[in-house]
Amino acid sequence: MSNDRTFSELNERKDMAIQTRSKEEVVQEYRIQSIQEAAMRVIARKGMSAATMKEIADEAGIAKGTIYLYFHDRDDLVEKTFERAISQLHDSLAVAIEAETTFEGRLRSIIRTKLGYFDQNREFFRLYSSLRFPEGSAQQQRRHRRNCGPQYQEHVDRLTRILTDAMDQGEIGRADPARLAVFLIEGINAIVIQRVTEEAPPPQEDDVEMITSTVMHGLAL
Amino acid sequence: MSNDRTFSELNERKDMAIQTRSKEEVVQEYRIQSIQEAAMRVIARKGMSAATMKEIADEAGIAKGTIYLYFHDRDDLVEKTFERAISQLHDSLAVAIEAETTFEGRLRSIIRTKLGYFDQNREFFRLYSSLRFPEGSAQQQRRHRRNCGPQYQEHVDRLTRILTDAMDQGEIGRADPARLAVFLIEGINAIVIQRVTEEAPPPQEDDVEMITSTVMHGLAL
Amino acid sequence: MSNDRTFSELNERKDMAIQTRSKEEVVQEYRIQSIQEAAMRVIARKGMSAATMKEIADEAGIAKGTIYLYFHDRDDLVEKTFERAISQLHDSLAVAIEAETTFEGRLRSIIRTKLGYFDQNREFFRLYSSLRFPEGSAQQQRRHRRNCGPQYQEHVDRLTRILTDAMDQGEIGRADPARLAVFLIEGINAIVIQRVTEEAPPPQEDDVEMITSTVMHGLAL
Amino acid sequence: MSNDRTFSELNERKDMAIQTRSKEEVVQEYRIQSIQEAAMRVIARKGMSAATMKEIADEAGIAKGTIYLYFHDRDDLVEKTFERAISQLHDSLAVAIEAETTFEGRLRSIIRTKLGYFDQNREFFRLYSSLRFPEGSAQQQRRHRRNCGPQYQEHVDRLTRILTDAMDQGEIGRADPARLAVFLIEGINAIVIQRVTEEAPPPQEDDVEMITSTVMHGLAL
DNA sequence: CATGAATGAGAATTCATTCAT
DNA sequence: AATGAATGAATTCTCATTCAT
Repeated sequence: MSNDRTFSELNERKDMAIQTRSKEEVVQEYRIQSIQEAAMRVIARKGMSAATMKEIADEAGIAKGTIYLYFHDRDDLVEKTFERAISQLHDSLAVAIEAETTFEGRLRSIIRTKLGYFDQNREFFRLYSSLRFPEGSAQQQRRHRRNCGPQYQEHVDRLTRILTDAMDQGEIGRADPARLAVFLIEGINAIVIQRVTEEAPPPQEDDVEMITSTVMHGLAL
Repeated sequence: MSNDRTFSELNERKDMAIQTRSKEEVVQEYRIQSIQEAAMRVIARKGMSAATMKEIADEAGIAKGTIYLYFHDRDDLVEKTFERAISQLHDSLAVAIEAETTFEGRLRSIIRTKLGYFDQNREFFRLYSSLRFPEGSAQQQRRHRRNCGPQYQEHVDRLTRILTDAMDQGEIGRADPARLAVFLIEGINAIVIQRVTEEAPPPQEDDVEMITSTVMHGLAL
Repeated sequence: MSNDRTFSELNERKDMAIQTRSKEEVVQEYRIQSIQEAAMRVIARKGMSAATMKEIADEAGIAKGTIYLYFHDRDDLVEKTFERAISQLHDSLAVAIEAETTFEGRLRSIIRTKLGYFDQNREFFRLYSSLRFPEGSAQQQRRHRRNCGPQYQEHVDRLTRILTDAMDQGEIGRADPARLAVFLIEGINAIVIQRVTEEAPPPQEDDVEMITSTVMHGLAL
Repeated sequence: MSNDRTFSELNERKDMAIQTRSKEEVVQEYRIQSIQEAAMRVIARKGMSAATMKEIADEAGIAKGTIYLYFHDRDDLVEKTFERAISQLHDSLAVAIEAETTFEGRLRSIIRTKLGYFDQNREFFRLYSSLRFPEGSAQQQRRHRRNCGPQYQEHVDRLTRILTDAMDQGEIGRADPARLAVFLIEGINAIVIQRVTEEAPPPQEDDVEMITSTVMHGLAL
């Protein structure tokens, strides 16, 4: 029990003096990454509960036991993997939003980024969707929510802020912005999923345009 | 081999002369129902993969072995439970839609029905959401999609038809109705889920109104 | 526990005054018989361990629970069934032997009876063979040996006596008659089994003749 | 899926360069052997159907799960164990037969080998006997016959050839050699079993002599 | 008496986790 | 550090036995 701290935990101390990352640390970082990426692929294929350590290890091309050098246990791996997965997408979204100034531009940019992200990474949507519906024991679910909830919430908050700004600017009408945000996010996700499950999805821009236009101007003539 | 069929299967012969359901059949039907309802609650709590036969049996207040008198195996139980669960909601939706004549009325009715259904049946949304993201082995996923996909698809199709009608009637503008349907369904689901996870959700009508108005007239001023 | 004695046990008191077998007793006797016959067929098909109460009940056309009215438990049924099964064959053998006076005649008669019995009752050989090799827990095996061993032993003893007589009469040479008996019985059984597994076994008399001649005169020229 | 194969299967590649069996392979081979030997002992004690994985594991001094590292499932273990068991005996028999030139010598050698084998390996006869009477579901029985039948058949065939040769050489009289082979094999087995069940069997050579003499010269004076 | 639904102990199998090499 | 064989708790499923109807 004495040396029970994993590399992963050791590595969380990122405030070390610059330039002191030794070769070992780089290797560790690399291992952590490749294990998480393998886990992402397997979870995407099978779902969170059905993904086994063996399959993840095989996918990563390492031995089962090795995973335990970098992650405390299965829950730890899954949890950190989820965190990483959302971070990636949300970072892209943050960049996309920054680049735009109008609400419509930002909305279009968000839609385009999501569609693009999942078009390139078809299996990942499954993992993404399970963020909202954690499986397993009550404890696992609580842990999951505690760890991944914030990420999702941050995403919702960002869109909420964008909506509030737009309302303040008089770009769009007033409504509960948090609720609107959730509605938009999941509506967009639905299209993402639709595209992912289609053999030959229509051009990305068609979907971007349809959603943007519906959201901006409504269906009524 | 001959009587290896479960009651559940035997009971599928619904074409019997009216009024001839013997007491045994009623009891069987009741057992099947209570097992499925227990399964719904457990799946809702834990997710499809993490729900165990033991927990389902305990939830139903019966012995493990009893489940096997009514369902062939775990997959059979889960599958039939899902089918039942969706049927319930979709039947309510069909009724709600029938009662309205305008597009806006129907949309409002759909939203209201869903929100009401899940407000009363909070745990079930989890089960509903896993309809689109089946977990487990590739085979289980295929089976699940084959059995539950049609139900979801029917739901999508119904809304697609409503949208097409409305476009034909000139009530709303033209767009790909199938895509629009998916977008709306999942956007609405998102609000459902939001409400389910909230301690004190706002009045149902507020959400109904917000969604209807956004979808009909858009956000732009 | 008070009325734990089964009919089967009650029925073992066969020394009742003649003519007092009430109708109920006849029915009981009939039930016992038909259950045992069903058990014989199932054990013959599946082997002793793999034969289930359900399958036996189905084969007998009654409910599982009914078996327990006539037999204490599974072991009791199997045991009594075995006893009955051997009795049938051994009774036929006794009759066949009685009818002959020379050793060669008796030997021929034994072989012919066995071949005939199993030709008509193909599946039963399997049950017969498991008499010598009881399966299951040590206790079951002990019980089985205690109950069925005597029957087999009686069979061996009878042939031993026949051999001893023949040796005394100077019909055949001297050798350990008990060992010889076992050798002959199983050699004959082997041909029985051979025939049972053949699509189109040769005429019964050919096998009878071959065995008789080999045993009487040996293979050497 | 790729490495779902058990070691046992992997090890079937016996065509490796000589002397390259690594230590791991030796260890694996050893494990496979000791599991199979444990299985042989348990099956010998309890019979094929009644032998449980737990008891086999305990007998081998390992954990239940370990068996599954070397054998796919219960059927696989039982099947491979049977194959191994018969191979051992039949190899000894082949050697014993080779060493002799006359029919009587070969016959004596076969009898002596069998008696010796089972005298040393008392429990195994039970396993051997179940070769001819596989238990369990129809499928298991079919599988068993497919896998073990050939071994038994080979044994019968070998003796059939020996008999045919002897007939051709004029050593013994003419008769259906295949039938004779079966008769002799099972007659000999019977003595084997007799010895196994006796507290103090007579000297081996007495039984060898009795059988040889009976078979060669018959019982008649 | 007969039934067969219900039970739960027990068997097979899986897989997260540990630990000797 | 890395490995992967070994473990055993947990899970699914079976079936002998009981008991209310």
